[in-house]
Amino acid sequence: MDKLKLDNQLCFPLYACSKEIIKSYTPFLEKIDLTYTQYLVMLVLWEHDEINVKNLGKKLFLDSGTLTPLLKKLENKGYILRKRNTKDERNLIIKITDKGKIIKNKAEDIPSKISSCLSLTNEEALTLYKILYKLLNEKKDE
Amino acid sequence: MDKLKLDNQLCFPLYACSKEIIKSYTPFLEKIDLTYTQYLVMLVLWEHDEINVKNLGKKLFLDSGTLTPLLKKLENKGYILRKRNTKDERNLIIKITDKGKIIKNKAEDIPSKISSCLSLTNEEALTLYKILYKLLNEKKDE
DNA sequence: TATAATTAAATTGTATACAATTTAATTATA
DNA sequence: TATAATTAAATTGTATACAATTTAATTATA
Repeated sequence: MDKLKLDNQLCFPLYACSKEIIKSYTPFLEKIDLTYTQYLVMLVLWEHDEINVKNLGKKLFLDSGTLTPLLKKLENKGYILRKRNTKDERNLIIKITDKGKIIKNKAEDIPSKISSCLSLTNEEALTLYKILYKLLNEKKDE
Repeated sequence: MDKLKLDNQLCFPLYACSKEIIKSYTPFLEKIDLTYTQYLVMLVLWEHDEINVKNLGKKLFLDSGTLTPLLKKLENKGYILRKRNTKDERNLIIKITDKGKIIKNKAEDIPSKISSCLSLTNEEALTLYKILYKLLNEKKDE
């Protein structure tokens, strides 16, 4: 078997699938003025209200090089506040605003709209989920 | 169940997994002076020798906005040639060079090195593969 | 306690990624 | 056959994504 055939790669469909599904979020996310990565940040803040950049990056597998400019954009949109931790000025605390909380309502139906576009059975979705997290957890502490 | 919890998303682990695995290619791809996306283009050319930009984009789920500058870089490295189809000047033909063929040898062992870093059983890898292609084939003709 | 080591963000530079538009070539049609 | 419609790349503009470095703050140690 030719290991270098495109069809024999596992990473390629992962990469392509990820991009294609993210693209399908765009029409829904446009309505609340978010990109997909910005939406991921908001998902975290809808759960936690506040978090520092380091822990946000750990959760989302993103570094400060990506997050710093993105968080400034979210601040400009009025969805978050950025302020230094007074106890330790190295830490930047990201806090959701009321405006950021309000768009949560408009986002509620996004997951079901996306999954209804995908023709996976519940079982397939769960299997996929489990395998992906198995992979992710390996990478977690690198 | 809170549909907006990060842990309840399916796209997020797909996105994060894709990025993390792509990152693990970097040390191997550096040795043959390729990025991951450039490697994907080379995978196609190692199979086909030549292809136009449109069909390359179809295979890789990439558009000319991404491919045009990337292909110019591969041309500068000497791995490919870019020339217009004389029959239809709208088409740009991408052709692999001898230099591009030579690095195939050095790339042969990349897939096995990557998969040995991932702790998936053969069965899990196959299951993942099948589900991802099921998803991808839906997106294929949009 | 002064200095070294560590830590957290920010910055710099490079490489995608894609929507929308433009340009140039080809094909379809009045 | 002249013009409209279509097609394929290229271009423009915006938004990540990340490696490597820098800056500023804190902690560890001689």
